Amino acid sequence: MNTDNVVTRMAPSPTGKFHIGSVRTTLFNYLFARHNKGKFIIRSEDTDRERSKPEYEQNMLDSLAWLGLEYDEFYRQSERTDIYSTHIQKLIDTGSAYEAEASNDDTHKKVIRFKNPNSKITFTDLILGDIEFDTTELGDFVIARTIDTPIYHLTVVVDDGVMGVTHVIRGQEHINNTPRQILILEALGFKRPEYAHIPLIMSPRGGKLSKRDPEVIPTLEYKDEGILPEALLNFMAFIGWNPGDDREIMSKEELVEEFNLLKVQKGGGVFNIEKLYWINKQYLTKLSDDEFKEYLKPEMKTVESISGYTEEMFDKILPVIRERIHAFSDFREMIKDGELNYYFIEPELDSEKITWKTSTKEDTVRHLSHILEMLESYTGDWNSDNLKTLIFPYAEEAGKGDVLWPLRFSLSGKEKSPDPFTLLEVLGRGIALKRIQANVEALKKSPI
RNA sequence: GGUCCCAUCGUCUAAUGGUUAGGACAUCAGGUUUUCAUCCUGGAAAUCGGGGUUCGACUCCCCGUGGGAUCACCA
Repeated sequence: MNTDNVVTRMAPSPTGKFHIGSVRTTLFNYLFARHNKGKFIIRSEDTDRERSKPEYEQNMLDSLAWLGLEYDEFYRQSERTDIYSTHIQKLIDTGSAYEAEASNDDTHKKVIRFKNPNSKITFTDLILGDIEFDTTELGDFVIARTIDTPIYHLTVVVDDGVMGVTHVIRGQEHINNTPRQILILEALGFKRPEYAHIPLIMSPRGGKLSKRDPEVIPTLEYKDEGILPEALLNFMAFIGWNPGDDREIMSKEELVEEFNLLKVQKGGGVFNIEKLYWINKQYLTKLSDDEFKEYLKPEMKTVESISGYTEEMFDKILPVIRERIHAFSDFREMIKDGELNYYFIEPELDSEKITWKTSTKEDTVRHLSHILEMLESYTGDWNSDNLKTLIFPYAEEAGKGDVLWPLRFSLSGKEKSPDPFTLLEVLGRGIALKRIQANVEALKKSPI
């Protein structure tokens, strides 16, 4: 493999929102170019006037900007018609192409076909190895509708040739297109680039990942989901590639440094969304508190509308939140399930659930009253460590579940919540004591 | 169906002829402040099948089988 003056390109057609599969192809092209200090080109293949839309092109650009995959040059095929015409004419002049009657369809009277020499084409794929095709069955395939309306195979070959693309890195679904393109390229006298057909991303349900799969949401919707760009890049890079050691978390810079096209997997890889969320969690953990608050911003409106909300309290529970979320969906769920409410407003009393399964109501009243006394006479620093030291010996003696569950429940009113000591600290002395007191009172009055 | 590609735990993968086949996600069990989450420890879990080559095969060759891609005047 030659790695001098590397030029790679990503050539998407703007006929839909930029999705995850394209991200991976872009990433591999980007990584290979940057690793070799080469050039990375984006080429919008918008020759299909019917299906191409400017907003899709913009969506692609926005996606790349979000991901931080910067490119060196940008081209739009719809603006390069003259270049294609010149080359088509050249093919006609040299007898490599000819105008022919349309075969079955009569929407156009004539088309331009490539004169197939019916040769065998062999090429060495950087990932797959030697591949041989007999081009006879391809026939004289169409390369343009008219001299001004070229078709995919022609534009790709001309652009790659003119732009000096040295390495064509694309999905394996393009393998069958390669011999056709080599035929045109040879007729035009371009230097043959090196090919690297990267494995497809597969659906967990079988087959290649398609629009039908729930994983295939437009790239920017992952942003809306609270996936960090570095996490998505990290995850995508690891489908079909790995650094060869046990590292799982790698920054974009590290990926650039380590990326090796020759080590890319041959077989397709399944998109495992669970792992994406796990990786995202790892990146979330690295954020500073300020960065994390910034990250949470899109969801903060709902949080701020919780009755009793104060920023002061929110800052206190930030560590609790940080521990619990992998992406926005977790945060939204916390909000929806009321897991934030009890920090700001008193929970409803529930004298049924407050008693641990091995206890009686009387036990609970006794334990809670005892803790209340301990806390009331406690004058030290009100933090979870100290409070644990204060209460834990009693809990161990009387039964951890029997004591700790009611304590925690009286503070949060929830079956799921952080541990009692954290709750005591976060809520503060005044509120905590008031809640425990209220529960003791209620229990005493309740029947059974 | 033709052509082409691929094949290690459920998933992503490591092991460039010699390893008790390693790691991560997920899963299960135990522990941490008997809940939830986080974290820690441990377990279960794979070389598709059959032939070769070789002292020795996940690794090389052949044949099956399975999976996938592609067969447009779309890209």
